[in-house]
Amino acid sequence: MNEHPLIARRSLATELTGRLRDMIVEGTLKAGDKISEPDLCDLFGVSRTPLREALKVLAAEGLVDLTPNRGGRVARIAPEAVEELFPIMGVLEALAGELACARLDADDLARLEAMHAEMVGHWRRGEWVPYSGLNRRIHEEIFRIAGNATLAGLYQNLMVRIHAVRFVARKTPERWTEAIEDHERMMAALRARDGAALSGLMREHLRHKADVVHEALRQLGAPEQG
Amino acid sequence: MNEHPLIARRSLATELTGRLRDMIVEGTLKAGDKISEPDLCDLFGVSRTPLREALKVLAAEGLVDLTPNRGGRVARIAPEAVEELFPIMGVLEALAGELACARLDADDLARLEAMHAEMVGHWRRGEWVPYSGLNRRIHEEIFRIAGNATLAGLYQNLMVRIHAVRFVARKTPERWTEAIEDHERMMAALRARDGAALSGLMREHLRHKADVVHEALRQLGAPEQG
DNA sequence: AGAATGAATAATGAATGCAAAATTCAAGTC
DNA sequence: GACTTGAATTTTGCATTCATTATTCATTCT
Repeated sequence: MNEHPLIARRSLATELTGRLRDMIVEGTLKAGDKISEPDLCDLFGVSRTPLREALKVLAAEGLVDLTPNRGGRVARIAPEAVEELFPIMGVLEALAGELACARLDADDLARLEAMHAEMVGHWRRGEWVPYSGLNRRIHEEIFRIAGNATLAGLYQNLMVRIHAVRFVARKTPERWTEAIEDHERMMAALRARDGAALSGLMREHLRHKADVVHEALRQLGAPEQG
Repeated sequence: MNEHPLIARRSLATELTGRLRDMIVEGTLKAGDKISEPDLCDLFGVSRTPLREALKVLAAEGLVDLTPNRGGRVARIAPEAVEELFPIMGVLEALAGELACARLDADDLARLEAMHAEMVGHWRRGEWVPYSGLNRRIHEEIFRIAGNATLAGLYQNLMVRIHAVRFVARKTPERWTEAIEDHERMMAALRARDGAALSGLMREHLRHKADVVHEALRQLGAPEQG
């Protein structure tokens, strides 16, 4: 019955939370940047009240560091934090794979096969950007199939926290091939509806991803102060 | 050098976030309760600005539902949400067990043995409250030994979300025995430093816990409106 | 009487104002 | 010349104020 999708009114604070999160994830606001309330108020044409509410939320999400009486900075991702995050994301992906296997239907599999094939194509042609996009979408699709919104949300939140490493984590050709092989094996497990296998593979896949990021971060050294 | 533990000044908003979270977890604010900003301002003697910042954070944590222009309510835990949360908590506990096994030293094991023995004592004497406390502390100790602060924080957050079920989830004697048996097996795995085994056991333990809660929730029916 | 309408009241969303704290920067000291 | 000291400025934290939206309640109409 409810065809009319009830008018979504958002508060300024909610709107700002989303906008700022995007700016951080997309790199408009870089890790370590000072967050100037007056400047952002000017930028968005709002007062400090809703802006501060948004910052508090982002701080709770771990995207912003707020120090009392000293204002905020975009959270800087420390190598240690990456080392802590990836094992967690590994088990969450593993769980998603397990659940997805149990609920997978023919349509789901067909869609994943298509996305996978397209992604492999991009890999063959060395097209990094579309490859990355498809890769992300495949993982999102698995979470969708898993049918656990809380799990998906949690994963999304952790994913956002490591936004900063997106830019450093350019794969070497060997690592890229490794990732493709991981995905091939994952597809095989999906076709076989082998939840335990997929679970293990996804965890391993994340472990590889962690290695890539970790190498990149170590290579950069520890950029302590911006 | 930094022996002096730098003076912790907290903002009112931060303070309020903690207080309100406690009130929700402890049941002073019950699931479904309307949150009146004026009343809470009176109660704490603060203005609405920091209170609203705190509410926004709690909303982000999933403890409070905020509806634009209509104020907030303490989040009500739906059986479906429990069904979504427990598998997640299961894999997080499993990971904690695995990590803890790898880092466990003699002191850690001794401490866990002592806590376990004390908990079993409470079980034998049917002392539910101290049993529960010790049970919680054992799980916390495993997370501490695991040495992954992000993991511990995440688990804590999920734990808080299911605050409401704490009160409904009184175990039957059979379930209680089952829980003790789970813990016995977990201790055995710890002594053997068998991370894989502990991991599996902890996940199963959480599955049992989920069963208990789920039975209780279904029994209560779905209290839709407060 | 029961539903519907509209005024009165209360709550929320956001801007402004103000005091306290931090930062900046210039002057002074060693 | 580098380090300290302290005033001027900026920024932050919080209270207050104002506008908008909900809610309540009395009144009217069927």
